[in-house]
Amino acid sequence: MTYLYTSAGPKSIGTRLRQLSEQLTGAAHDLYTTYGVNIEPKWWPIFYCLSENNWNQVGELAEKIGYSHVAVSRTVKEMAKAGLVRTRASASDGRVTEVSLTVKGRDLIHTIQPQYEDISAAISQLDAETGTSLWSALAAWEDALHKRSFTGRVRDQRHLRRSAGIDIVDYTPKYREAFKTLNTEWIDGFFVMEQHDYEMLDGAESYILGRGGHIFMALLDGEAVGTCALQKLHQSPYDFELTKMGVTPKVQGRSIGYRLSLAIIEKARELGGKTLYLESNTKLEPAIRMYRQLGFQELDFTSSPYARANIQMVLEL
Amino acid sequence: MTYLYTSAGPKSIGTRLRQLSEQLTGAAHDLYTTYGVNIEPKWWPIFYCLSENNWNQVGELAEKIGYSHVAVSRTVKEMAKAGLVRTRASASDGRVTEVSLTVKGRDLIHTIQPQYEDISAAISQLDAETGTSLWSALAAWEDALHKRSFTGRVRDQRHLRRSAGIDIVDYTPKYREAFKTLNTEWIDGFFVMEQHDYEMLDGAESYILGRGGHIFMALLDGEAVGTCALQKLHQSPYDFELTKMGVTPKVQGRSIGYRLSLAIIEKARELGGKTLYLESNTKLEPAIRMYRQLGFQELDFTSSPYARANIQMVLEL
DNA sequence: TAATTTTATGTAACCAGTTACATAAAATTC
DNA sequence: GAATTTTATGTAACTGGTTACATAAAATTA
Repeated sequence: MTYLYTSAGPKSIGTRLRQLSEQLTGAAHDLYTTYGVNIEPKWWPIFYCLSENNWNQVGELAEKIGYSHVAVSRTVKEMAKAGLVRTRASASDGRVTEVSLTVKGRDLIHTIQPQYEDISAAISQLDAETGTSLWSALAAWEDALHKRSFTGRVRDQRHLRRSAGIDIVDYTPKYREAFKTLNTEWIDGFFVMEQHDYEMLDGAESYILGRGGHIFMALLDGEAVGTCALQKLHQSPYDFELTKMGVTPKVQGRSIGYRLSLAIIEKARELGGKTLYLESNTKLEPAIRMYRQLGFQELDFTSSPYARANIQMVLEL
Repeated sequence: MTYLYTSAGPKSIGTRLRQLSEQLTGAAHDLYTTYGVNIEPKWWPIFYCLSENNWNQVGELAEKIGYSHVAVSRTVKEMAKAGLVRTRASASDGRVTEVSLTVKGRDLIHTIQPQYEDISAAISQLDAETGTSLWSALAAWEDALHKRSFTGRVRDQRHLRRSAGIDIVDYTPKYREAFKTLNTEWIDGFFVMEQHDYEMLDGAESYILGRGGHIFMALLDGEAVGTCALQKLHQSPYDFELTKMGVTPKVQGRSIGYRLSLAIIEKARELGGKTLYLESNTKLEPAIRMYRQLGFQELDFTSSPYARANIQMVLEL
C-alpha cells in the first residue's frame, strides 16, 4: 500500500486522504466502545450539532455538516430508532421536520466529554510529534481550493506548460503600434470595427493606463503576439473590466489568451478589485469556454457600448 | 459545512479528510475529460501499477494500492470491458489471475503523462501558496499512526488524564524499601513468592540498574504507590524486558500501571531497543488487557524462570 | 385568487468501497 | 499419498454516502 504512495507521489493524494479518513473513522468506532458511548461514527456530526443547538431542521443539519439532506434524513431516522433523537413537524411550516436530542441523547453529551478531551489531546500530541499540523494543513488547502478549484489549478498549469516560451510583460509605449494592430486584426477577423473601437485603441494610454488600469503584452521570442487590458470601471457595479483581448492567429492553440487572462486576474486582485467584468460574443466559443474555465459567471445581458457584445460575465476575485 | 469544522475543531478531522478526498476525486474525474484520457478515477491506482510493471496478480495489486482483492477483481473486470487491460490464468499457479495493460492501455500512458506533470505542478503550487505541504503532513501522520494507532494514542491520553496527580520518577536508593514492598505486596496478592523473586528484589540495583536497565517509581503526593523495571536482556532474542511491575491496591483504577508501562516503553526506545518482552499470568486479566492495548503481541509460550508465568508477550518498539 | 415557482423533505436507485463466505488449487503434515 | 491447511480469487450482501425524481407546503406572480 505504501508502495503506491511512494512510487506515485502526490498524484495519489486523493486515495491517501480517503484511506487515512477511513482509518480514523475505524478508530472512532473503537473509541466509542471503550468510552461506553453508544453511538455510531456516522451519527456523530448530527449528534454534535444537536448538542450545541437543540431543534434543528433536517436541511439546516445537512448544511452545517456538509452532507446531503437525504443522508441526514436517513441518519436521523436511525438515531431516533436508537432513542437518541426525536422529530416533530414544525408548527409554522408544514414542510419542515425538526430534530432534537432526547433526554437519553442529552445525557450522552456528558459521557462523551472526556472522549472529546482525550481526542483533542491526542491530536495535539500527534501534531507535536510530526511537527506538522494536519488540521491546519487541511484548512489551508480547503481555503485555497475555495478560491480556485483543483481542476482550475491543474488547467492553469496545463496552459502555463503549453505556453512555454511566451513572456507576459507590462505595456510600454514601444508596443503602441502592436497593441493597435493586434486588436484590429482580432476584431476584423470576426466583426467590423466600431467607432468606439477606434477611440479606445487610439486613446488606450490615457483611457486605460491614465485611469488606474493596466495593459499586458504577450511576447514570443521578443515579438508581441497578444495583448489584453484591465480597465478600472467607474459608475459600474463592478470594479474592473477585462477588455482589449487580442491574440494573433498564427500562434493559436498555445494558450496565450489564457496566460494573458491569468495575468489580468492577478493584477486586478493586486489592485484590490473584488469583481472583474467582461463583455464578449457567444460566436467566440473557445474564448467563452476559456472564461468559464477561469471562473467567470454569465450575467443577464444588459446594454453595452459595443454592438457586437451579446454576453456579459463576471468573476469574483 | 464549514460551520461544523470551526465549531467542532479537530474532532471532526475524519469527516474533513473524507470530504476533501471526495472533492479531489471529483476534480480527477473532470480532468480526465479535459485531457482526453478515457479512464475513471477509481481505475487509476490499478492503471498506474500496471503502467509501472506489466503482469501483476490480482492480490499483488490489492496489496500495492491498499484495497481489498475484491475491489481489484471487480475493477479489473470493468477495465477489461473498456479494453484497457486483459487477464490470463497463471501458467505456474492455477489459482492466480494475472493482469496487464492492453496495447490501448499502454497508449494511454503517454496521453496521461502531461496530466501527471500538471497535477504535480498544481500540488507544488498549492503547497507554496498555503505554506504547508499537505502531502508531507499526511505522510508524517501515517508514519506516526503506524508506530502507535490513533485509538492507542487517545487511550494513552485517557490514562494520562485519569492518573493526574501521579508523578513518574526515576528510582533512587531511597525507594529501596518501597520497591521491595510494592513488589512483594503485588505478588502475594495473587501468587506465592518464589526463590527467584527474593534474589531479584534484594539485588535489584545490581541486577537491573547495574546492567543497563532502569527502574521507575510512581508517586502520589510524594508517596511511592507503584513501580516497574526495564531489564536489559542478554542471550535472548529480545532487547529488553518489562518486569517488576507492582502497584499498591489502594490506588486501583487510576491507570498507574499504564503510566508506568508508557514510561518503560519510552525508556526502552530511548536506549535503542527494538523489542520489549514481558511475562505474566493470564489470571491477571486487566493487566493482560492493558498490555494488549499498549501493543504487546502474545508469543507461543516457552519456559520461564518464574513458575507463575504462563504468558509471554512482545512489543515492537 | 388561481396558477406557477420555489423550498423542505422523502423515496428509489446507484456507487465505490467493504466484510463474510465459497471454491479450487497449492502447500504442508501425518 | 491421503488428509488437512493455506492461499488466490470470486460471489453475495452490506455500508455510508450520492444523485434523480416525487410530493406537498409555502411563496410569488399574473
